[in-house]
Amino acid sequence: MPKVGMKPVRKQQLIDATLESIGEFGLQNTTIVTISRIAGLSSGIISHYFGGKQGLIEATIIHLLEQLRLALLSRISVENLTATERLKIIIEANFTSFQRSTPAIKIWLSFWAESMHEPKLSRLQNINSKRLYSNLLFSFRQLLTENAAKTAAKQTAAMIDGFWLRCALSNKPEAEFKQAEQLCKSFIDEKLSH
Amino acid sequence: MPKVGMKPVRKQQLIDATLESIGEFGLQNTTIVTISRIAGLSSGIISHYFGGKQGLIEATIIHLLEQLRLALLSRISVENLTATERLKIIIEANFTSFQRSTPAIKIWLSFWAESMHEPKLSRLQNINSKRLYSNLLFSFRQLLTENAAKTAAKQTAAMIDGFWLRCALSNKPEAEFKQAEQLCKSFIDEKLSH
Amino acid sequence: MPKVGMKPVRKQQLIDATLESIGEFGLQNTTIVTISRIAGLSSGIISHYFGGKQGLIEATIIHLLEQLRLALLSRISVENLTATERLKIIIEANFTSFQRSTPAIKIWLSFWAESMHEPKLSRLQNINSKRLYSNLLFSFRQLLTENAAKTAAKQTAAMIDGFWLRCALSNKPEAEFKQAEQLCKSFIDEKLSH
Amino acid sequence: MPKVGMKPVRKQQLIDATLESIGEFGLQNTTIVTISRIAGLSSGIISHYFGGKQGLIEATIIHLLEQLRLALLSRISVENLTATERLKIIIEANFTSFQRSTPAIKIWLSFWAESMHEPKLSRLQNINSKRLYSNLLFSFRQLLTENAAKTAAKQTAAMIDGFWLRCALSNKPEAEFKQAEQLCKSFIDEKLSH
DNA sequence: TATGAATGAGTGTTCATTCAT
DNA sequence: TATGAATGAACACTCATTCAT
Repeated sequence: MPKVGMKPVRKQQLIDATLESIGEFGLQNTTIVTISRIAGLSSGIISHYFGGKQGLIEATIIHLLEQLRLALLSRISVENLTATERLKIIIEANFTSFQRSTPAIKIWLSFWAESMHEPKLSRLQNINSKRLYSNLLFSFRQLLTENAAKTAAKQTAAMIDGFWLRCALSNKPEAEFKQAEQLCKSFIDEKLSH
Repeated sequence: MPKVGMKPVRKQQLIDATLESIGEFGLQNTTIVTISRIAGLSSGIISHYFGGKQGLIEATIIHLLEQLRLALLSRISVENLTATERLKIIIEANFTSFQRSTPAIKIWLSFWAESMHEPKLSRLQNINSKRLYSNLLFSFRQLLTENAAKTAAKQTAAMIDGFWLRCALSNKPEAEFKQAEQLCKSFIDEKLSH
Repeated sequence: MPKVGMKPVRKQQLIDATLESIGEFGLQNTTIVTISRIAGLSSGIISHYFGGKQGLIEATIIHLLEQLRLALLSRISVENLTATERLKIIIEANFTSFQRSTPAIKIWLSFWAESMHEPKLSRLQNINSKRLYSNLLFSFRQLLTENAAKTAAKQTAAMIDGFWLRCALSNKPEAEFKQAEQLCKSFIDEKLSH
Repeated sequence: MPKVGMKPVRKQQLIDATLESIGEFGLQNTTIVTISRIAGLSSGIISHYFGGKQGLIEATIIHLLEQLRLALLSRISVENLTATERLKIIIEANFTSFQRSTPAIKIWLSFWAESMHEPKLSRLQNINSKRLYSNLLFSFRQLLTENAAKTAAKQTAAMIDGFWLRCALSNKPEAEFKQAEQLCKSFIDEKLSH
């Protein structure tokens, strides 16, 4: 019994199922069948709503990027934050439990690998990468000279991504992630204490 | 052409072809046919020498890791290096032109993604990750207190990996890599100037 | 052509095609392609319905065994048969035109060869072998002492299988099969006339 | 160091290795590599001496048939045997420990399956089949009328082959083979006691 | 709107054969 | 005489896509 206005519901349903499938089987072993089975829908529906598997994967990555963007937005929209507080919040937004979850880790790593060959994904990746830098730079500028701010922003961005990567690939991610967040914050403190 | 002692020659030939194929098509689109065509050999030879495609991929990754290890080893075996010089050299070894090459980038990214599902690759990844940390820690210990050394080593490792990642994924990797190396070294100077 | 409820239709279609292919090319030279071409379907459908080639072969063997079982069942369900009549009918069921057909012969011979390495097939073979013995024993018991019945049942089972085998492998199977059936029946008459 | 006159030695070596490989892996999983490894020789030697794998398989089958022929010949060449004794000896020759061995069983079953498609093997099979019948007929003729002898020979041949087959495929071949031999002999006694 | 039966190109793997040494 | 490196056709299998319903 076809219902109208199912589009957004179905799309989200399929994106969630994709994340779940990737979390369980990895992107490599995620097929249209594993996704549609998890979603409790037929395999044909994926082509119907996303034009194909690739479309769904891209939508899932966009969802992931969006989550990251919103995580920061919701935290930063609080009023009267000092620049230092903002910097700490940016770090926290990159280490939320969602970003540390197995599906997110697997899809991030696959996303990077894929983005080398998919211009569309590469563009998304670049936007995301620059956003982190811009956000950091915005706050550092209020605390340091222009050149020092740029350097600090680049180093902090690298340290955040680097820690995320090293923790994601480590044996005991949870403990490592926790410490990583602290070490990133310490780095900022050091930078500013000069 | 049945000559004896071809084993190491053919193996290296195939590993080189694998790197080339991954550089051109990506790991996802690298098949036994693309590799064997680049190597100028038949497809059957891969199973003959590596037991299958997966075996060749793993051998290629091990080759990559070994290159990284040797890059450091050859630089560090110079006598009479100060601890600070050693730290700088560790950074340089992670940004050699080989590690910055497109094939290396593509295989590193794919390697990380795959290591989430292949215990064998995961183990290799862990060894590699810890080696960087250990090397950094060894030198920092000669310059800082134990706790400060640990913190510095962890931050530096993250910054190296993070910069490598951000540069690898950027639009203009070459310029970025160059600057990244400098920023890593600056970070060490700052750390030690405290 | 996506109709619902095609499963049993397609499965039978593929089993029939398998028998035809084995009849023409032999099990050894029967591939997924020869089967699917005969069935007028794609090769992928085999994995879809039977999980793979082996699954289809097994299903075909089960079909063969089932045919044998049904051939006896349909003949024996007639009322008021004497024990002697039942014995003759058991023989006839083992020499039906289906069991004497080239595809059936080829698959039986291959089945035996395969059952040495496939536990699943071995089990089926054993069940089938014992069924013939049990059926014979049941009727012989009504005519002979326990020990004599057991001996007769074993000898008759061996003679049936042996004649079937010798006829199947002979130059002119049809004539031989016909005579074989008679000789089996004569054997029973002799046994009972003692 | 090539030696001259190695031909017969190598050929027998390879036939023995083939039997061993089939005994362990089955004909289906017996490759040129498994055979040559067991023989301790290179794979190329097979083509050299037998023209290819098929040639070696055929030679192995001929060896098997020859063993059967010789088993009978050596037993029957004793002087002053009665016709009845000869019949019993024919039975025994078909149930020697060699014929009951796993490699022999596997290769016999495979031989039958293959002979449906290889005219050469089919011819060998026919010769072998007729030899058993002729041998039995020769002795029965001395004890029964022509027609009765023919019937008895055919039935006995079928029973021997049938018992061999049923025993070969059974769960506990050894015990079954032993009883089978007895039941074949009993059959002859019954035949002659009429 | 939603299904899932059916397709078939593409993949990794196996293995008998070849042949320079 | 004997090797074993190398080949490449043949194979079973996977899976994104299509489309009649």
